[in-house]
Amino acid sequence: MLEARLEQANVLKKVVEAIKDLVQDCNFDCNDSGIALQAMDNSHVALVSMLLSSAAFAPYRCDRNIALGINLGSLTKVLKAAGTEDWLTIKAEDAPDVVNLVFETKDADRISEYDIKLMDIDQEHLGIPETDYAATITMPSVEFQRICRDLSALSESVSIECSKEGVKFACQGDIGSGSVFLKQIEKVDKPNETVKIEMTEPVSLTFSLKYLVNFCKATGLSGTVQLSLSSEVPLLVQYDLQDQSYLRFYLAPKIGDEE
Amino acid sequence: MLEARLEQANVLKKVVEAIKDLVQDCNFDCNDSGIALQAMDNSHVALVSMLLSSAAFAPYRCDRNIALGINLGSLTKVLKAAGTEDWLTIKAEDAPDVVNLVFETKDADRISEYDIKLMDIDQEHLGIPETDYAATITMPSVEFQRICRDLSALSESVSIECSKEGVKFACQGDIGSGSVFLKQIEKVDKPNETVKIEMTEPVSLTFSLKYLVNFCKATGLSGTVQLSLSSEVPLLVQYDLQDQSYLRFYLAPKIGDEE
DNA sequence: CTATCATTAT
DNA sequence: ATAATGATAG
Repeated sequence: MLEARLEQANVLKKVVEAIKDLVQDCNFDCNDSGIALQAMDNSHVALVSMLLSSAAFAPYRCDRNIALGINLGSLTKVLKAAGTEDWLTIKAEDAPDVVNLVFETKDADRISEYDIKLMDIDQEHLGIPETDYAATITMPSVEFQRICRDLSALSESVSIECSKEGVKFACQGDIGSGSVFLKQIEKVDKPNETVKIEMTEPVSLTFSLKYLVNFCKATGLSGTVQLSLSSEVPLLVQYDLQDQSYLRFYLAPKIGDEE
Repeated sequence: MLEARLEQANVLKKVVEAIKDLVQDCNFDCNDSGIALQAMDNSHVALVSMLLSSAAFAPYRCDRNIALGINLGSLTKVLKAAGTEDWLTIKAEDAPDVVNLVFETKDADRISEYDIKLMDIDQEHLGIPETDYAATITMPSVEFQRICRDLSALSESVSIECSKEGVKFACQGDIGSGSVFLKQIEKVDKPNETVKIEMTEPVSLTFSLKYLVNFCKATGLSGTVQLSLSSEVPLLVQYDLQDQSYLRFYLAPKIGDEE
């Protein structure tokens, strides 16, 4: 059986909020190392990968590998019933028909409990290759969100161009063109405002702003975001969560005429 | 060429916000004395006149007279990308296809740059006659906004009646009638709360509240507003900006049955 | 002055 | 349902 308690129902709430527009139904794969999720969006352009490590839960118990096939719309409805500060316990049998979610206020004055029916979902196994990226940018997540929103007013696509000096986001559209340049800068006192670039070679790639704006729904999960790029390889947009957990989005670059 | 830097992108942001619902496309006329704009609203009932004096910019350089025909919707999108505290530099060539806007944080860690395509706009020249108004009321801009909003809940029109004692805003509507009387009062310590009336003869005129509410979008630009009235002449609603700059709205009075 | 929230308008 | 706006709190 599975039994896992999160001290912040909020984390799962925000994760699901951030991915539910990309993926309708997916498996939450539970094993002794934690709860993981991988899924492609409907158009097979983007990929979501989440890990909530067993370390993020206390207690965490999972005797056997279980795949919980869940409709994210249903899960969203249920998670709306959770208070931000509620503790969340996820429970399932070894061969479950339902997943059981229990929300309790810290003092246990209010306990709410929901069962969500599970579904069988074809497990298209998604091998995500480990990549050595040519460049990784770490920047404030709100800054990335701001840039994606601003540029999406002008165009469908953005080019991300990374050099040692900094990173430039640029686009062209019908009403004109726009660009934002961020200088690499370390703010020791405010690490969340640091823009850091780790790079082996300069890289410039173009991506759909619609997807990037969508990924930015995860902004509230982390103060910083990492963008990892290599030529002809999907962009990795990563939000690190506490306790070795993460939410990652992959997005294939636009090539040639598509730009 | 034109090159003009505003230390507060905010000023242009608020000006455009205040007029974009009245005017879609208009020329920004640039010459060595500054950047000016005159335009009528679509229904030709109201007129907007803005001056950003060269003194409001540092530096300011404009070698030749240039008319920048800009779609205010596009400009709004771009200005949304400016931070409140950003410095804004406006640049254009002598015979430009685009206007270039550069936003930079004070420390230049973030530089964003936008080109907006220009349009040819028929320059219907608007001779705005200098008028000696029968009465000019200076009052807190938030007070004027409040009155226009409150009375617009009751009626389409408001009468503004000015005497030496003070000014009365009154309206009649289906559900009842309303009026607000402001006594002339000088608060030496709080000049922004002063209500001052300069008058050669009493005057009473009626105006469309819809337009006045619209003009009040400029409230954030100045702590005070001046209302200038004369019989059978458009009302002048004026917001003074820093450095000999201003935003003015003119609105023809309603007459006879129209009230 | 920014961020969040709450309300409203589309 | 979502987006834009305005109010409020930090």
